[in-house]
Amino acid sequence: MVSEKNSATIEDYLEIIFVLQRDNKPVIRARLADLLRVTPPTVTNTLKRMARDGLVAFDEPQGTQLTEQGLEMARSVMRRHMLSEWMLMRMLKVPWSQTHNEAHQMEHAISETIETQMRANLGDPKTCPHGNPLPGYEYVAVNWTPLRDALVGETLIIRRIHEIGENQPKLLSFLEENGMIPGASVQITEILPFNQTISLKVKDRIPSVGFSAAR
Amino acid sequence: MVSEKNSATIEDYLEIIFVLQRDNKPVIRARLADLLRVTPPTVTNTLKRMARDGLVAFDEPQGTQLTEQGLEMARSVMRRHMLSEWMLMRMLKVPWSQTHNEAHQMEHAISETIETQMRANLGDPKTCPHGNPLPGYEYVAVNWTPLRDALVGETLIIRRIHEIGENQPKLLSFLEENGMIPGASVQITEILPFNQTISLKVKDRIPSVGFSAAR
DNA sequence: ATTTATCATTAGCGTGTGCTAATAATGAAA
DNA sequence: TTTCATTATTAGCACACGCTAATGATAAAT
Repeated sequence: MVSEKNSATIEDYLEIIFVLQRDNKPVIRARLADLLRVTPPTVTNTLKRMARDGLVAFDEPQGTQLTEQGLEMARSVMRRHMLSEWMLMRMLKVPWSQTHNEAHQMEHAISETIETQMRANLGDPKTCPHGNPLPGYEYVAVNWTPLRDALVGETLIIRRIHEIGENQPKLLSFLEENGMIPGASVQITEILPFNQTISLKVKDRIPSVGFSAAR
Repeated sequence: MVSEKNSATIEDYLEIIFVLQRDNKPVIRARLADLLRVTPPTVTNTLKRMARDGLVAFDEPQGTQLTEQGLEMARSVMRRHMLSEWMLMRMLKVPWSQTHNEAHQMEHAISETIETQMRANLGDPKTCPHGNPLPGYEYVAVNWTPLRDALVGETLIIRRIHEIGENQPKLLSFLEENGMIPGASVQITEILPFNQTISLKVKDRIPSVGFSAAR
């Protein structure tokens, strides 16, 4: 509860590491560099500062991990991010495919007070508009399976577009245009392993990104 | 329309200089330092960068002034600030006295898209919740007179709490508690020049800050 | 006329955040 | 085994933005 107010930069790192850690993926610096659109030395550097400030630890059994304090702060950013997305969509009618990017800017400017008000006025959502669970509600996602595991002919309901996919505006626009948003029901029509595509429903095709859908 | 994306720091400078300039007040560095809660050398420094980037000019007849480009950008920040205030108040039910501070953080994270959506969903307001005019609507304030000029016995309507007063959270809370917000009708009961106070209405007293009210 | 207050600037420094270039280590592929 | 791809680090640099201490300059007060 010291709440030292992190910079936007640090909050971005916290978010990404949080997601990797939540999904049991290793925290590779080169990966962070990609996702943050920054060079590897910058990552090394910034992580050093974060370690100094007690947000991450390098010597954990699973490699680089958030400390308890880092986790706490990461959860806070995630919540603010996701609540901002809902606010933008519901209150300001910002198109679904743009909320992520816009919220990514706003999340750093949301105070405790606003977070509380958002939660109250948005009905305490358990997932973001892309279907990803708010911190503390990860359990809602346990039975979801990645689309990659689906079989031809199966009918399923899209549950989420993973955070990592959210970073691709083109992908999001594509999904929005084709109605492939959480809650939509789709049927697998074809799977082409050689060019990594799955075709589904009427006319839509999607890249085999690692995003998830429920059976 | 190059829109080079200014930092939060620069946007803060733009805002303050804009208000001073709009009110025909001289742009004194020491004043900026006060309002920005920063030391004078820092102001000198930052203004130099702003001049380098074509946002301000020092050699104008009235001293330091915004350039056309600086003005453009300042208007943009002001709009985003004021629209954010309305959004916080109306959509998220943030108390009136807190909107300014919160919006001051958010304004830097509002894109063109969001600004458009805000304007549309908030009914294109001409003033902020504190009564200050949005850029382009300055004319609505021309007939307002500062409370300081009021006479005992007069009944008037509070029109605005000036931007400079908005920086004092204590003052805003005080005003809110006593119902002294724009639109409220008050009667001057007493003016005490020696201790700079004006008493009005039933039981309320206010400091003689330079804020304005209508006749 | 000298002191005092106000304002602006310079010099010098530190931190955060980014970069490139060079180096090293490791595991996979040839 | 040698080569290549991937990953991490170090060294050295730059810019934005903040600070203190010291110096001037001007206007007001004594």
